[in-house]
Amino acid sequence: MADESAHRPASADQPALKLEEFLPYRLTVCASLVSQALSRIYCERYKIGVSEWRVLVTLGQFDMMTAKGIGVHSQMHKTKVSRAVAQIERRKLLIRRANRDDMRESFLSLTPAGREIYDELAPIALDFARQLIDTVDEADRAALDRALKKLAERSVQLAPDIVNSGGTR
Amino acid sequence: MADESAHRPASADQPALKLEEFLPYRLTVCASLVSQALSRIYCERYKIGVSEWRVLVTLGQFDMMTAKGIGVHSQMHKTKVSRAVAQIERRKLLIRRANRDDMRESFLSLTPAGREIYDELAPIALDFARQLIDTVDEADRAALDRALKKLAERSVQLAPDIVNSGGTR
DNA sequence: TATTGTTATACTCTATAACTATA
DNA sequence: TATAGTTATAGAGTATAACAATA
Repeated sequence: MADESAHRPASADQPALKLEEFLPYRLTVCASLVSQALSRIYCERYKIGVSEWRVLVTLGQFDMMTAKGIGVHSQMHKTKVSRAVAQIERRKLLIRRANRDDMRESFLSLTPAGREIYDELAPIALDFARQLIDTVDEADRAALDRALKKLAERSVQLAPDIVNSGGTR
Repeated sequence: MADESAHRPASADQPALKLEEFLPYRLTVCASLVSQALSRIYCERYKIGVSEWRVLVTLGQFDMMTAKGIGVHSQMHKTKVSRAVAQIERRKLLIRRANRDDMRESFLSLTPAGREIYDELAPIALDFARQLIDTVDEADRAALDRALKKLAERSVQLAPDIVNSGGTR
């Protein structure tokens, strides 16, 4: 019987919806800010987009991988991977080598030039992430880690058929 | 002198860059999954996009506001607000009332029909957020809250001129 | 028939600037 | 001159489907 206002009946057990406290909104804003700040580093310096960045990092991490493998690991649709790979190949940062056991796919890996850029970029990216996480209280870091895992997991449960496009399909 | 491999010199104090552990990547993937799962609810049911959703929620929260105010509160660029407002107005979910003290702007508010949709949507959205946060250990929730604040803050410091477009400019 | 990868296409979003009208 | 808001436009990114080659 203690309505807060006439037009917004927000029942006793239901708190009001405040955008600035709404978790999906906060996650989006936070991720967007972080992502923008990071792309400053690689976009301006190496003229690559998010997809190319992910291909580069995945190949730097695994040395040799198929396009499909890159897609799975970096949560990107095969068409996006295909185009990103093509772009990076044009710039001679990666090479393809046929897989004789399955001629549909090929193994991709960084060229020395690609490896050079990766070796230059990786420490900068790690440093960026370090600067971010350093502002989070040390006691909170593991909690953040767990929370991100749970939230992603739960979203998929709540909408089972969503495409896990990782924001860059 | 204990290199892990010949080609990836990952110096002793610098851990390797793993995409799946890289915070900006994880944030993007998580936010994208959450966002997609949520839009299932309002996109399919009410045929509105993220910007329209934010306008609706902001007006539901504040009753009356200018376009500029909506932009500030929901982190959207004025052009995006303008178009979202126009779309929602076309559907007669909001009305404009001139501000006689400053004829450049006008006060926006929900019509009864708009309020009806809001009253229907808000509890669903809150319930969605509840279902998400419920999977996060209770002890971790405050930490997540603090972490998101710090991360957003730090990103802006690291790239001072980024536009806080909240993922939907 | 199914899978890997590419290409085409239509569509939506995004960024920017230019503009109107008010102040 | 500056601000609120609108409109135009070019470019980027997106989803889908269709396709070729191989399995």
